[in-house]
Amino acid sequence: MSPVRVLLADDEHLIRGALAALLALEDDLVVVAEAASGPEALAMARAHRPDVAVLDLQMPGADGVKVATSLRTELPGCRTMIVTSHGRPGHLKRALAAGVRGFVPKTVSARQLAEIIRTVHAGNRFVDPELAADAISAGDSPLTAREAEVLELAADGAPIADVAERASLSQGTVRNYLSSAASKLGAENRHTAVRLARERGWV
Amino acid sequence: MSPVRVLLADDEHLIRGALAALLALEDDLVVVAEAASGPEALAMARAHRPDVAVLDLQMPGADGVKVATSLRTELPGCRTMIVTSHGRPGHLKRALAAGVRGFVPKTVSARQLAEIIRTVHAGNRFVDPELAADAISAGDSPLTAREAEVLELAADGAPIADVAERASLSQGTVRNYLSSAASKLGAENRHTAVRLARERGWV
DNA sequence: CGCGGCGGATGACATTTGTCATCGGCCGCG
DNA sequence: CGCGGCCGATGACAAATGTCATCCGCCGCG
Repeated sequence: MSPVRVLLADDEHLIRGALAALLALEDDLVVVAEAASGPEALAMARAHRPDVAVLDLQMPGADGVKVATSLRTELPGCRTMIVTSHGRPGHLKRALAAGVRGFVPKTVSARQLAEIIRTVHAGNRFVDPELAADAISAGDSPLTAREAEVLELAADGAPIADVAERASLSQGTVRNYLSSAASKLGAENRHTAVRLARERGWV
Repeated sequence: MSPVRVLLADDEHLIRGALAALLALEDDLVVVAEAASGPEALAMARAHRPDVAVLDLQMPGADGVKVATSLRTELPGCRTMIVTSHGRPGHLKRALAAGVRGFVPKTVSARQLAEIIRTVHAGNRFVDPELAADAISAGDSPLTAREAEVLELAADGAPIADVAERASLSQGTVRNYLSSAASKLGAENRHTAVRLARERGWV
């Protein structure tokens, strides 16, 4: 049986290289390409057409989920999976919606990762049980589209006037959205609301 | 010549294992212990007395700099170095003050890391040039002790009343400190001030 | 000693913000 | 069609926040 062709994308050279070395020990896996950024991952995927793309969630250029979304249409035969250090519930949801078939934290061992790559390659899915539980208990975002959008624009702590300008909205409207978002999240002000939404992966 | 005994501390199992495997390829290095948290790193160091401790900056329990500080007094013969994904200028300063002899981002390759471990073991220092440049250009924190302290308490976006209570200060005083901190940082409000201070590693 | 800087506080004031009621338009659904 | 929900806005009001001047005590330094 021919080996599974793997694409590895992670911006941390140290980890990527180390990972490649460890996966090379598995004789049914072969790392055919490596990338250090989102766009580079896409380019490498197009060039090498891997069976499985292992993507870090946080990368410069485009994050893992964005890359997975593009790959889904460009290379339908390529399975994608996400590896991440900070597993937030919302990210898992977004990833699954993007057609990602595996979602694991970096706390797994290399052997486990290899096994999961095989699982994904076989067409099955794998999601870290802990993350899955978090995602289920966290539930869906109660925020409407605009609420989330405005909250994101306010994420850097900018005054409402700035946010309103960037959103092309009235200041009053922005305040209303932020107020309702904060109350939905149980926050006392928009800043803690931003933090809470971040923790749940809703922004 | 006897090999360099290395302690590896990183909470991400995947990376730690991969790193251990890669370092094992260097025949003058031997990983004698691994740890997944700050306290565990200390315990392992006491038990195995490594020559060099390679510490991740962000770990549960106690961060890399705290561990390095403890090691400095407990095991003076053990050189310490920090490996990190997000290299912020202030962290570098704190690390050097704690007696850390190496500070590198995770974007280096395994070969480079091995070389740096040797450098550190030989008693020399190594700091990533890019990070060093950032640290120098960022300069020292303009904040007074209390300003930084109050800013940290306000970091979660809590209202001033809460911060004042936690700091055992008057609300007016808290507002004054936050105001002066924000103006020193060139921020329009305390929330962006917090963000800026974070980016520079001053909190 | 005198000066300056910091910690801590108060009061007054302007500004920003949060909150609420209300309005209109649009769209989907029973 | 009528209802409800979301989007967008306005106005008014209360509360939180930012800003400034001023005060006191302490400590280090020339």
